[in-house]
Amino acid sequence: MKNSTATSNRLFARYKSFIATQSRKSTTQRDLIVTSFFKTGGHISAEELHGLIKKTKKNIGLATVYRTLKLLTEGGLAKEMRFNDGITRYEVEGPECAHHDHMVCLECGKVEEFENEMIEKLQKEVATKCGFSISDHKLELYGICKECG
Amino acid sequence: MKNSTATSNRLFARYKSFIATQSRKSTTQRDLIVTSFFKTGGHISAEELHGLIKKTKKNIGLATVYRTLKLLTEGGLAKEMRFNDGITRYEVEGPECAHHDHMVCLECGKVEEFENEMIEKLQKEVATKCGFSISDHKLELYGICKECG
DNA sequence: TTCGCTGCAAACCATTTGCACCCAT
DNA sequence: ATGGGTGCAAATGGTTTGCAGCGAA
Repeated sequence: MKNSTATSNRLFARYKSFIATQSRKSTTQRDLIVTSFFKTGGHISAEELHGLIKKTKKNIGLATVYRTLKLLTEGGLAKEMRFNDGITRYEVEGPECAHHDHMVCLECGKVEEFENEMIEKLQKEVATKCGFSISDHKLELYGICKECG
Repeated sequence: MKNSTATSNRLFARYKSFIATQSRKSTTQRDLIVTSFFKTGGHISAEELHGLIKKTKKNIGLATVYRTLKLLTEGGLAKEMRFNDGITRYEVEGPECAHHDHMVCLECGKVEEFENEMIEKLQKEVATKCGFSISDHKLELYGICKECG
């Protein structure tokens, strides 16, 4: 997910249209949380996002951050990602975002994205062979990134 | 992980030798938990295992099950697996167990294992291209299994 | 006789929820 | 003026830990 202003704006517009169709409301807090989230580009936990936001505006409840991220998830604009540390992180998601997998650096915690069509194809083959119909998948590589190596 | 008596016995021997090298102790509870775990073949949560064991012997604490599974994990005889439901499951692990990935049925919750060398090879290629050195990976396919389809 | 192990209950910690008030619509 | 949204604090639920007693070495 690129962290460009243009992309953020497009996503923000989608968020606005999503809450409109659901007769839900746009509020100062919600808009701020959503904007901040899109600006970070994702791969962030609720608590981290909450921390970022509190720097500029006090009095935003952690619960509201959770509720907003859940709202975005329902609207297909965010996606929960869980690695093995018990913390839920959220990534920016949208129709213009291609599917991708993750490389997680065990040293600095950075999450890089990648995509590989061949792997996806092989996954489908394996599943088909077992009579299993795939609706989703998750592929994560853990190791040391270029900077930390 | 095949659920054969021979395999269970071999694993149990490894467990015994592991605790010996650590000056830790073999106890009635521990042995029972370990035996039961190996017999199930894994893919089970601490609570599920605790439930199974309480059928035959009362008074086994859930905490002890957690502690024992952690012990096995330290000894390389079990491995924690976390899907997206917030529950930690454990699979049987050992030097004689080949690496494998998982297919999780979203209907019945069953976990099937598979392995595919070509996918592993492609993963290494992708990582190398990014200057990332892999130490571990996780691949999970979610969908509907043959029986549920 | 050590010292690790156990059961229990309390503590943890990320996340969710109940509630009374607030504020878009 | 509705009824959804908010902050706060309390609840939840899987997992961990402190502790006094137990039992393997």
